Amino acid sequence: MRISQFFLSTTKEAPAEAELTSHQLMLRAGMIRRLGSGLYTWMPLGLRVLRKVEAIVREEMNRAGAIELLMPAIQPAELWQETGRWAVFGPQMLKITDRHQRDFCFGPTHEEVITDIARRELNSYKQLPITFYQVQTKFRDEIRPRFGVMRAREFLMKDAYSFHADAEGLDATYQTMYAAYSRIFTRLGLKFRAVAADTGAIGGSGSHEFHVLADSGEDGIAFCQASDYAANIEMAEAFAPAAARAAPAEAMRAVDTPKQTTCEAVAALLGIELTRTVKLLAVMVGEKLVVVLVRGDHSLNEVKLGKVSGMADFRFATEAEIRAAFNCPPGFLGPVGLDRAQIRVIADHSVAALSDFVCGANKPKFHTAGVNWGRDLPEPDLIADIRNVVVGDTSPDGQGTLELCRGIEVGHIFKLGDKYSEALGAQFLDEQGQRRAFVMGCYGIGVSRIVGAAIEQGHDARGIIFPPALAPFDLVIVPMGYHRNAEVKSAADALYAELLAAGVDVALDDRDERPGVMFADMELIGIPHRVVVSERGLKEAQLEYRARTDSEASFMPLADAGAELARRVRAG
RNA sequence: CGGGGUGUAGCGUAGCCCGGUAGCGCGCCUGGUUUGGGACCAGGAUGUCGGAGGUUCGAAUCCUCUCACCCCGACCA
Repeated sequence: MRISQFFLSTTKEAPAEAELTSHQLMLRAGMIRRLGSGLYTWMPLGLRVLRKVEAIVREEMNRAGAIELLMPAIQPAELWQETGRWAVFGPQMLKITDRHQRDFCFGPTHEEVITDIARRELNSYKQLPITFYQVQTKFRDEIRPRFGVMRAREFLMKDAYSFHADAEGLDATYQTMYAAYSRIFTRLGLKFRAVAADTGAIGGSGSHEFHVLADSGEDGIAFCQASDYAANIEMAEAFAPAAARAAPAEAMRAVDTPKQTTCEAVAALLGIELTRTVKLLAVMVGEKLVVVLVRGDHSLNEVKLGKVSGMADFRFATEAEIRAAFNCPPGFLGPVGLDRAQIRVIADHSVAALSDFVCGANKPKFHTAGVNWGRDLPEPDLIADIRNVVVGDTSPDGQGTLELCRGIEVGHIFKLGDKYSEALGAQFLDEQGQRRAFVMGCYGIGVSRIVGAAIEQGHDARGIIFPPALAPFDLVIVPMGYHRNAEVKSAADALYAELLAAGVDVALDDRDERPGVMFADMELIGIPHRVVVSERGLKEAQLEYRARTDSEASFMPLADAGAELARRVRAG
C-alpha cells in the first residue's frame, strides 16, 4: 500500500473523551472514530487490524473443525420468549419493533438462533458432534460503555456453538476449543492466561475465561506461579486455615473507639494486627437480617456468598435497616449478643478460626476485644468460604501461594449442557432410536475487544507497538526525499515491489511530508519494521533498519535487503 | 439508576465568576523558503458558542428546561 493512496488520519492530541491509553492511541492513530456512546466506526487503518485478528480466529476455528455460518443480527422475540430470556436479559437487550408491530432484538448473543438451526437441521446422532461458528456484530446495551472499543455496545464477536450426544462428546470438543483458543492468543502475540471462571447465570458444568493480562483490566485474576492454577477472583477458592483455633487467652472487654469506624482504624488505635479484627456485614434475605463476618483484612466475595444455601437473593442492608436491627449505627457492629434465634450468622473460615478477636460492640463509639467463639458467643451458624483471596494465600491446589493480577476478558468457553436444547425442544435420535436433547457448548471471542487489549498491552511514549501478527502493515519503507531525489525514489519503489512480490504486507510512505512527520506517524500506528531509504545511505549501498521495539537503527546492505527484510517480517 | 463534570472551528482549549457580539495552539487552503525527527515566513478560510425558552437595550457569559458526552458509584459498616 502506498500511503499517499491510503487514508491516514493521525492527530497529535487525543480527544478529551478518551481515558484509557489504548483508547487514546486508537483515536490518535485514526483507527476508530466514535459515532455515539459505545458505537465506533472502524476507519481503514483500524479495520486492517481487526481483519488480521479475524483471519487468525477463522483459521484456528477451521483448524479445530468448526464450521462457519452467519446468522442474522436481528432476531425475532418469539425465540427468546421460548427460552424465557426475552424477560431475563432485560435492558441490556436492544429491542426493536418492525412496521407490523412485531418485536425483535438486535442479538446480544445467538444461543437461541443456533439451537433453532439445530432443532431443524440435526436429526441423528450420526451428525454429531458438530460445531458452528460465526463472526458477527453484537449489540449489548451496557450500563456504562467505556474504554472505547473495549466495552463498546456494538462489537464484533466470534461465537461458536457445539452440539453433542452426551457429556463425553462435549468434554472432547471443550478441550479442542481450549487448545484452539490457546493457539489463537499465542498467534496474536498476546500475554494471556486461561482462568477457571464462574459459570454465572448461564449455568453448566465448566467454564474458562481467557484474559489478556493488563493493569487496566476490569477483572481480577488469582494465579499461582508454582503451578498453572489460575481463576477469576470470583471463583478463586480461599483455603481454610490449617491450624486449629487457639485457646482463649484474653478476657472479653470493651474498648473506647470514639472515631474508629473501620477495622483499619480500630487496629491502628489498639496497635494490633488487622488480621485479628472482624468485620460485620449486614445483609438482607427478603425481610430477614443475616450477619456475615469476614476478617478485617479480607473482603467479601459476593458471588461466593450468593452460592451459600439460602443466600441466593441477598442484598446489603440499608443504614435504616441496620439501625433498626442493631440499635446502633454502622461502624460499631459486632456478632456478640445477637438474638441468634432470629439472626443467622455466617462466618468465613478465617473468622471462625480466630480467638481473642476484636469486633464492634453494637454500641456507638465502642468495640469489643478479646472475643472468643463458644465462650462469649455461640459458634457461627455456618462457616463457609465467602471472602476474596488475597496475595499470599495458599493456592487451592496446595502448591505455592496466590498472586493477583488484572485481565481483560477476550474469550470465554462454556459447557452449556442441555439448557437451551431442552427449552427449545432441540432433539436428535440416538442409537436406540430414542429422542434426546443435545448437549451443548458455546465459545466466544471478543474480536474487536482484542484490538484494544493488544494496544493496552503494547505501547510506549511514541504510540502503539503492535504484535507483528496484528499490525496494519508488516513493514514500512520511509524514503528521504521521495519527491526530490530520483535515486531514492527508484530504490524505494524497487524495494517496495520486491517486498510486495515476496508477500510482505508492505507500506511505502510516499507522502510529500517531512521525515519527522513520517517517522512519528509510523511509530504512532505501530508498524513493526521500518526501513529508511536515503541518498546518503544509497551512496554506501546501505539501508537503515529499525524495528518498532529497537532503541536504535542499524544498517543493512542494499543488495539483499529485500530477502533479508522479508525474512525478518516472517520471523515476526 | 444515583452522584459529579463537560459541551466554544476538524482536534485541544481561553473567554463565563464580573453580560457589550469570540481568541489561541494544532490541523486545513494559497504562495515562497525548507527537507533525517511532528519546519519557517507571508497571506487566508472555517464558529447556529450543544439545543429550546426566558431575563436584558444587549447573552458564550445570568435563569429555566432539554439533549449529548465523559468520570465515579451502585459491596467492606
